[in-house]
Amino acid sequence: MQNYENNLSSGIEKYILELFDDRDENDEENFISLRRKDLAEMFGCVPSQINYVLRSRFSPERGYLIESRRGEYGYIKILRISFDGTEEKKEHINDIVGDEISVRNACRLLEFLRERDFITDRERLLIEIALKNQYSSSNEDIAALLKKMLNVLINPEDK
Amino acid sequence: MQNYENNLSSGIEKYILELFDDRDENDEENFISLRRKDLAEMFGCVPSQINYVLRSRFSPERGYLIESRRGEYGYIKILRISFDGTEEKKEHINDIVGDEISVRNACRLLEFLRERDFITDRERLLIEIALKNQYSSSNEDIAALLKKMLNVLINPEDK
DNA sequence: ATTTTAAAAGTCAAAATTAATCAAAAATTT
DNA sequence: AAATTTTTGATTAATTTTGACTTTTAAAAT
Repeated sequence: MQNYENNLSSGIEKYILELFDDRDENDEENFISLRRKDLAEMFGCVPSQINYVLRSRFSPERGYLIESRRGEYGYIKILRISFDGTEEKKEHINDIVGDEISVRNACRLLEFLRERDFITDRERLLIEIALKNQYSSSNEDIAALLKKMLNVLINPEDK
Repeated sequence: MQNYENNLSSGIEKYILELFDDRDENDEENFISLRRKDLAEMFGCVPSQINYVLRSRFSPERGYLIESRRGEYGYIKILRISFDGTEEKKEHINDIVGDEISVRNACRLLEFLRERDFITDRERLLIEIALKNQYSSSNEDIAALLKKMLNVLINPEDK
């Protein structure tokens, strides 16, 4: 119907992701750096807009870490953390699910895991049905079930 | 049976299904997106009516996933993961599972379905976890959940 | 060596905009 | 008549944009 992701923040997000793509071909470094001021100017926006994009799209739970410096020669460095090992993946997932999570946030997480190809759409469907099926759907119960289901998918012997 | 002809919700449902039809001819994307506000205006109803339609007709159990954002550039994205299976197919599944089933027999059935490549190993594991997780795991509840999950996965597209 | 200055980036909150939730009322079906 | 589904609207929550104010940094000036 509409092009719903044509907003400023998503544009900046895409640009940053492109920077990562360009970088990947050349060498192994999994970070990029930029100047907040320049990026803001390029997109014709206020500098704090960049902070918003970083906070909302390049957060640790999405697999990114930010390093920066102010003043002259200031910069922002965005690191993409990789989850190669099974244990790393498990830890990361258990961390971001935590001890309790709302159904809404669980669905958001599933959306993200699908984007990263951790799970398929069919698997996502099954997990959502299971989460919504729970009668006593306290956020603790939701987190427990979600972690069970995700952990079983990450097990290497299943692949 | 209910009157599917003359109510608002069914009209909105049909409109959304038409959006999918239009989309299918053009390209491969299995989703459509819309603005809740616009759709409500188009049908001359309150916006929360749209949520009702989504909840009652485009649920995960029926093979749909919803993604949405609020605020400026907000949207609702509806993904169709599986087409609704034929009635025969669904009846077949419902016959096999029955009104009640033990977890043990459910697992046997899942193994059978896996051997026939109706489901993957990962999907089998997810369903088993969901079944075993139910607190009040009466055989009726197990059958109900199992049917929900299988109905969504087993459809004519698969074979 | 210390202070000043200019150039970054960070923080925070308001405003605008949009969707979600929830429960009561109304309509329909059983 | 009871149960279920649909409709409605008031309230709440989330997202994005913007800008005023703060903090940090390193070079330049003293």
